[in-house]
Order: sequence, then structure tokens, then C-alpha cells
Amino acid sequence: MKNEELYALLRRRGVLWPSAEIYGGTQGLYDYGPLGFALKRRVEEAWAAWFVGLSHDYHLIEPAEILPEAVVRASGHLENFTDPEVTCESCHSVFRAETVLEKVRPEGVDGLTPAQIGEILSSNHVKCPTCASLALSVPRPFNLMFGLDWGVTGKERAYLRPETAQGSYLSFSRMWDVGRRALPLGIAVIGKAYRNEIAPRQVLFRMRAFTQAELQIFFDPAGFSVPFDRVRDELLPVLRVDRRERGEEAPELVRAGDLVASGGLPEFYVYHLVHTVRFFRDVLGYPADRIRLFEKSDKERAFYNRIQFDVEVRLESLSGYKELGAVHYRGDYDLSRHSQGSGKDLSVHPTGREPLLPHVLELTFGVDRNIWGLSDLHLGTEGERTLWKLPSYLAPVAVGVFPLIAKEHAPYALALADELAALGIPAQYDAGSSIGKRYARMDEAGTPFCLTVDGETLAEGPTKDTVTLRFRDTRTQERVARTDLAARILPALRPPRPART
RNA sequence: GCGGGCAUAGUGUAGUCUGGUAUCACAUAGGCUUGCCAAGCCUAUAACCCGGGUUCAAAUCCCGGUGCCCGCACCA
Repeated sequence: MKNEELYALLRRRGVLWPSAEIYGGTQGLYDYGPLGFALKRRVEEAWAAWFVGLSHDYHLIEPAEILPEAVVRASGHLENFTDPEVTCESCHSVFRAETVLEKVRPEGVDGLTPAQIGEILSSNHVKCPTCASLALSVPRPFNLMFGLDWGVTGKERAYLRPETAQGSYLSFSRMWDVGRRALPLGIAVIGKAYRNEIAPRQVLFRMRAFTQAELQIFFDPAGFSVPFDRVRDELLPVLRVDRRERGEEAPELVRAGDLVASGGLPEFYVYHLVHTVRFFRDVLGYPADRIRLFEKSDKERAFYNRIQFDVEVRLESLSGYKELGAVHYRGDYDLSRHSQGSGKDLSVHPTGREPLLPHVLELTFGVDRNIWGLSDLHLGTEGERTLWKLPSYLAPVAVGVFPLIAKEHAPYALALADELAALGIPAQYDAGSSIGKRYARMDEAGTPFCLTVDGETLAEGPTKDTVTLRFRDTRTQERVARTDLAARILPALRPPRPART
């Protein structure tokens, strides 16, 4: 489906819509409706079951969304998220100063004041790349973070966090103390991050407020032991820098073991690449041939990363590969910066070891982007039908409960729906219009199971207290006793967990 | 931010050039009928993105804004 078509369908079903819509909408902000909210919850639960489930020493926490200025100064976001921007007074195009000055000053503009950059612009007669006029302005700083007036005086500054990861780094020392004081230690956060994007686009892909799920694994740089033999033969769809430079866009399947043996990547890194690919493929159900691990070059990597592969998925609605997650080896950048910034020694002292500053492996996942991915890849038409083939444990509604004839079977069906809901099964009762339309509505919402109460359910005889159980993908039915329903349905609602070491 | 395109019920649309009661389908709600896969009939609800201007009269023409799409730029 095309972007607009898919978005229209999601709006119509109440999955999501523009924020402040009655005022004309707000660029880059979206609200989730009942289906979208439920789906998002389940995706977050599936993410946590999988990634936090990698170890007993990985834990979810909820740090604050607001960061004091000292934190973002230490993290590098104040400096590196701020790009001096120049505006062309003639055509009003906006450029990063660094881009415009690429030829006359290849070493970059770090450390220069706006006035100094302006001086370089005019003394070198730098022209506007768009209209070739000489009317480039003195640069002004543009920061992607939302700044806040903090406190009564309003003179102190604070920022909405541009990534959830910072809270994990700030909490590391406390987590070490309250935990088992062992490495690796994992800190996971699911929450909002905020960026003042210049041009929000493509609905859930570039938002100003979005949900990230991130796992920071703190480990001993001298050794992060993983059961690599278990994943050695797994094939990974990688697109490495050398092949990209030759113009290749398709990934090649490479054995995990070869990425280590001849690919120059550490075992612990490849091991987590495998688990990340398995999550996208086996848990979210994305087709394997649409997934690509895209290696970022020295220049493209974020300033803190040593190794970075983006997990990209090819989406029809956005006509190409889109980044839905990433695996970052951040080294000791974060803890060392926060050690310096705070004046606190963040190194740890494991039993029988010299003190050390842990390194960080970051597994990051864009929740909203994957809501879009799950819509793009699983929502579509089959003949006359529109159905959303979500994995059953992600479906917003697990089971639809209908009376075949509303007048006769409604009380029984209602009671059944309540009974299932009480067992923790998201059930929705529907007695409207015809039975066929109810099935169709549920197909479109991704509901994997439907139960229908009919005459046989109520009649004395062998079928008493049985209902039909209908499956979304095949439309086949079978008769199941009421008492067996929970046992049939509940296992399908549990998200997969990784095999632990 | 730049260039181009677009904006009409919940969704998709006709009407806009050439100003005059806003079309149709699906969806939604209710009724009759039917009773296991979007059936039929009847009824109801429901829209011209916002603001200004021109005009006796604006969905239609003009100006400004907002939002969306495509491309460029940007993208920790």
C-alpha cells in the first residue's frame, strides 16, 4: 500500500491520527487511538520479553524525561546536536555551515564562533548552493533539542531528552549498587524522546515526540562472553561499508561466524546482531528478505559510536529501506563523559578484579516506526478481504465474541466475553450488523480469533456449551468447549523469549 | 527551509476551469428480513482546512496562513 493509503486506513480504524487535529494538526505529533495504543503496548511488551529476557541481569527502569543542562553538556548533545545554520537572504534556503564551507574549510567549523564563521564566509566569497547569491547570513545556532525554562527564575536551562539512553547512563552507578554488582549489567528503558526536527515527514518516521525502546548493556571491555557457538551458523543479511562503496544496495547473507573470523567484528557484537535480526524476523514477523543490516561508515556514525549497524526493513509504503532499529557499540564514551561532567568516578570494582570503566553496547528500537512497519508489512488485501496478519501476541484485540443471532444468543456471548477478559484475554463483543461483517471488522483489526455462540451452544446435547472458534488467516472453524477456550487461546498470546544461555 | 502538487461527511470521491439549493459509494447508527463469512430493503447521522478580500451571491475567483504528498536540504 502507498503511504497515504495506509495512513488513511489507520486513521479510519482509529489506530492513530494527527495531534491537535481540530486545530489543523501539529507537524510531527500524532495521537494513538484504541487499536494503536493497544498494539504499541504489545510491541513494547514483546520487545521487553525478548531483549530484557536475554539475561537475568537486565532490567527495565523509568528515568526522567527532562535532563538538566549539565547532563546534555557532558553527553555531547549540547555541542553536537547544535549545528550552526546559515540562511540565504535571497532565496531563504537553510544550510548547515559545515556543508557550505566544505571546500574552503575541510577541517570543519567546530570551536568557531558564529562571527568567525561569518567572517570566513564573506572573505572567501562563498555563494549560496541553491541560487548562487552572496547573501548568506551570519550563522545562528540550531539545536535539535527542546530547551525548557527551568525553575522560578527561568534562567536555568533544562532539556527534553533527545534519546532515552542518557537516563540509563545516569542510573548506572545506582543500578550497580542495588544490583548484584556483576557485569554484564543491562538497563532497559521504554519511553519518549523529543527532537525538534526541521522537517517532520512520513507520519511515524520523523516525529517530534516518539517512543524508543533501548537496552544499554554495560560490560567488561576485557571480555564480554557470549554463547557464540549457538549462533555461529546463523546467516545475517549484511551490507557492509566496502560493498556499499561499490554501489551495492542489496544485503548479502553472511554466516555470523564469518563476520567474526574474517569480518573483523567482535563475537559479542555479532551475537547481538543475531538476536536483533531474530526479533525482527521471528517475533515481529517481518519477511527475512526485507531485512538488511546496514553498516555505517566512520563519517556516518553518530559521534559516540565505534561500530554501528542499522536494522533496516524495506517498506512498500515508503518505497525503500527504512531504519527501524540499530546496534551501537558506544565504547566507554558515555560513562567517561559523565564521569568527567559530574566529577563522580563511575568505574566499578567487580570482585577479584581491578576497577574498570564498563563499555556499552546499545540495542535501540523505534517503537513508532515499527508500528508503521507492522502496518505496512502485515496489513493488506486478499481478494475482497482486508486483513491485518499480526502475530497473535501483538494483536490489539485477541478474540472477538459474537452471538450468531443477537436476540437469542447475546446474554451467553456477553458473559463469555466477560469471562475471557477476566482471564486476561483482550476480548471484544460485537453484535452489530451481520456475522460476516463482524468477521471482516475483526480481520481488519488484526484479531486472530473469533468465537461465535450459536443455537448448538445453548441446546441440550453433546454440543452444549461449545462455540465455534474461527481463525483469521484461514477462516477455518472448529467447535471448542467453553472450558477449553482459555487453554487454546492463551499460549498464542505470549510473546516469544530468546533461548537463555 | 526551498521548489512542485494537493486539501469537499469517518473513508474514497463528483462539483472548481465557466460563482447560484454540494454528487455518489463504502463505513457508522436504528428498523425489517436473513442466520457462519462485507447479502437485501427502509431510515438516520455526517463535509466544502482556517482567516481575510472581491461579489447581490464563493466549495468555485484573489491574498495570507495551516496541514499533507513528492523532490532537494536536514536526519543524535
